[in-house]
Amino acid sequence: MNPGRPREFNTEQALEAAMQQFWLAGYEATSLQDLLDVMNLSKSSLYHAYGSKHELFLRSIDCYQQTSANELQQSLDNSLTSKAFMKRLLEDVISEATSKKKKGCLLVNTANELSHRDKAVSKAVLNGIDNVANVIKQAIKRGKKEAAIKSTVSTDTLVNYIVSNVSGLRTMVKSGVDKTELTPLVNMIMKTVY
Amino acid sequence: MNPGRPREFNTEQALEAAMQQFWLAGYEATSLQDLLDVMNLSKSSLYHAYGSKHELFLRSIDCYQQTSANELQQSLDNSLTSKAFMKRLLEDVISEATSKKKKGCLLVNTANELSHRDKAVSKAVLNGIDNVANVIKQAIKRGKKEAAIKSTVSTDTLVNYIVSNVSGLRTMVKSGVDKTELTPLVNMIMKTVY
DNA sequence: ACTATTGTGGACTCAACGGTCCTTATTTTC
DNA sequence: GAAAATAAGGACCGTTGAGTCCACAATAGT
Repeated sequence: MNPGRPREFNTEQALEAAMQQFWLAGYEATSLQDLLDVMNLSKSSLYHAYGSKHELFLRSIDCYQQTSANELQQSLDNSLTSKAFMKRLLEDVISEATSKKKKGCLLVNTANELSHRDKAVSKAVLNGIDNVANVIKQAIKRGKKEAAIKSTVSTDTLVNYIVSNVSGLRTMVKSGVDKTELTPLVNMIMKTVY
Repeated sequence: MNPGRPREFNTEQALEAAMQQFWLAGYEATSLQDLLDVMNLSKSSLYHAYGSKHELFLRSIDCYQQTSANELQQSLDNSLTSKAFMKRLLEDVISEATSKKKKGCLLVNTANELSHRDKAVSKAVLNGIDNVANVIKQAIKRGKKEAAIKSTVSTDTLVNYIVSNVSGLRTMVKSGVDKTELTPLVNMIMKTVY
């Protein structure tokens, strides 16, 4: 029923490699050759397994989004307080300012590069943002329950506030703004919520 | 001393057209042919006048940045209060959410697309952001003088806060987030400063 | 009018792109 | 072990990318 030569590569592992490449360079700037190199497979294998560069990209977004949301969830579960979680989140974002490779966030990058002219991509990004936002929503709810958040602003707006600020910080990091300027900014954002 | 055939096109006008194209589609996604079409000139004329696609892009960024900063300055000069100016600024950003073409801001777009792998571009973007930020700095200073801003946070941090939030809002607009979600966000941002 | 100088149009180059397809290899089922 | 099925390698394809070059056009100074 399902005979035939078995795959010589792990589809999940190869997808992960593709995702890393797209994350690093974006969609347009990543050539098929780049993908073949990092995924370590031949052109026909790639097309056989994933269909096209575009489909592979969509799957990469999904892969990123899932692991991202999972890591965030784990971080939240391991945090003592909502506030501690949020501080860690923001500081992780600006910590990239001192590193050489500023990959940012694949979802933010993609939103800026493609969302406005690729329906399928836009949908995948929005879905990813939604998943990530859900973890943040939990954190906000927890913060309200812990009475750490005194703000009367609605939970949803606070979530959007965090998402917006994370995106903004990411853009500034990518632009090359120095970390010393970003730290007071993080403090200010924290104070407006907690 | 300076004989020869005169140019049949206006270099500033053509540059403006190129800038609009880059603004709409980004650097990579704009082909030379696209540029020739919107600028209405032949390939040799373009290379003669601007050198290369890359140089033309750098000049486009500069063109954008100048007109942008000027418009912002004008808006500030025409505003009754610092607060009114800032509210207009933020609302202008999210007003794009209801329009079809979501061009965003060329500086933010470029920061996300190219800044991390193109030194010259990164420099041009940072310079542009700086010019725009300077207008915002004036607005913040004015807000402090008018005593509309009670925050003890330093002017520079407040400026970065606005820049970061504008970038964040722009990304959300581009992602396709609905305007009804963005309006409360703008209100919240305003309240954290004024 | 002639020359020097600059602008313009378009044919051309060459490399890279995403994608297809055909041959060959490897496995399972019967 | 033959047949069916799937994987892999790589030659191949048409298109498009940015950029070059050359012949021709238009101007200013002499």
